[in-house]
Amino acid sequence: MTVRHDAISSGIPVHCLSCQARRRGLCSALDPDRLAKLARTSSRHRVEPGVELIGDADALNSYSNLLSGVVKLTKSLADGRQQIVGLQFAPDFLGQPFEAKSAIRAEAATTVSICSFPKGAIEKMIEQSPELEHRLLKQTLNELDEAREWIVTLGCKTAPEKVASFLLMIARNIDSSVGRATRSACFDLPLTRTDLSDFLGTTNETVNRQLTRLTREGVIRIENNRRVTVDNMSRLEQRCGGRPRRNSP
Amino acid sequence: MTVRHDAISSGIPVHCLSCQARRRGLCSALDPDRLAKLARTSSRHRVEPGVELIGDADALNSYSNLLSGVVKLTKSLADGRQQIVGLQFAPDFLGQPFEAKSAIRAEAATTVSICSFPKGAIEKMIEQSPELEHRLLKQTLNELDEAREWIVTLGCKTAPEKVASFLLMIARNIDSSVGRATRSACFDLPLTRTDLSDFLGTTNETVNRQLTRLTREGVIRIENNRRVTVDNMSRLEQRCGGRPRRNSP
DNA sequence: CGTATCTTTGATGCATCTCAAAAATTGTGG
DNA sequence: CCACAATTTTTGAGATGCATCAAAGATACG
Repeated sequence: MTVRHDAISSGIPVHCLSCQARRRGLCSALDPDRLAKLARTSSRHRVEPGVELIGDADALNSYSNLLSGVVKLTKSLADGRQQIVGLQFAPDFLGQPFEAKSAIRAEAATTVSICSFPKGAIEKMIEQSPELEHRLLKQTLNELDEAREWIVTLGCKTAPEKVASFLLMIARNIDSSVGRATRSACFDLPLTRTDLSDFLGTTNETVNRQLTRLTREGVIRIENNRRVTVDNMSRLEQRCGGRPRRNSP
Repeated sequence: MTVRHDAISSGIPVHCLSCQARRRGLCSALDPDRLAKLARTSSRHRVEPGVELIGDADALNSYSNLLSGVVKLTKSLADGRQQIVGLQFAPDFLGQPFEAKSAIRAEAATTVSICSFPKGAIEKMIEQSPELEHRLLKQTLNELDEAREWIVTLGCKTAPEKVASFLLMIARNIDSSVGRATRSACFDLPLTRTDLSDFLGTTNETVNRQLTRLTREGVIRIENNRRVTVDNMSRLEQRCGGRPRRNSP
């Protein structure tokens, strides 16, 4: 009771008190009033790996905040080839604001928990508060930046460099202890080898060979096929490509 | 006089009367008052191919509308490999709204004309009118969509498919007569073969071989190394990949 | 405990890169 | 307008990184 009362007096809904999205996500753009209003329409869900969150199947009627886990965004060609075009981590916002024209599919890569809102509620709130749209613009610019970074990886880098770049990217997004100057990292791969190859534009065999190579050379350790430890981050960074070669002009 | 008077009475600045950006670009989000205010701070420029518009060199202090020509956005690795991560066409808005963290370079690919504004003027106007930010969000979502489309091309497609996809994309953006169901198109390539390879993640030799192949097979014609004619668009589309193969299950 | 899925490893082939040099185009100054 | 240099495009021959195919371990799952 006391707790609840405190929560109300501070103006922040109970569910939101310890929520990432409130601190660093979309909800950080809302004042307590609006937050409370929105929270009343929200519901939390747990989603198992492989389940589709946004897709061609159903015209989605809700938006969500991603609270934990990893979501993969994929596109595919009519003949079956597919490509992962992005990954989302907490506290990203999920959902196509104004119906992107092109088809995209969002699927839980790991077990995921989300906080969902009816589409209308969000849209109405966006109209009312420019803050929210501003926050959305910022996330979109960020995603654009990441997409372009990945274009560089796909277009310029070799298979070994691609795999190293992926590990580094994951380490930075998943192991929350990884700051700028961290030496080591440890995390569970959110993707299977095949997913990885769909992300890197190669094959699962190639991905695997590069992973075993990195292991053999002591850059990473892998346990249970999933858990990855990077003892020395800078050695991993060196393998991401881009270092000017010693024997260059 | 009469003309000018008409322009004023309709509330639209003379410079803007026939401007693409006013009709379909960022300025379409402005009411006549604000448009007039912004127009007073604007200046038009002509930029020659190869000139840097946004870069690591100088911290840019202006934003622009692209009125004609093509701008290429590039990123590069420290060892010199580079990748074109996007192209911009009229009436796109040029400039990083909130300082993307990662370095990007914008360079005129063709002769370009732009309408520039002091950074401060735009930023102030964005604060005041949500419309403008909304328009910006829409463009950004669009660019994100295109970036992801290109990720698919880079990650999934073969060299022949990449080249065909590029030609199709250019045809749709440059030849304004190309609608949904147009049969033919004609345009000047805005990029050199090497630029093209930096865009497609291949080499200029490979790009060239695919272009000559398309020519040999009658899908396109090339004059003066630059001017491309596509007589039958659907034949080009067939080469972009994704068609399910006849002999598939 | 057996079936399905995922991962690992090996052998082979091909698409594309690399290197090299000729041909075409563009730009420059006399 | 022409000769010359610089750049871009085109073509060829050879090397190679990665895909493909195949099959044997692991691991998850009912």
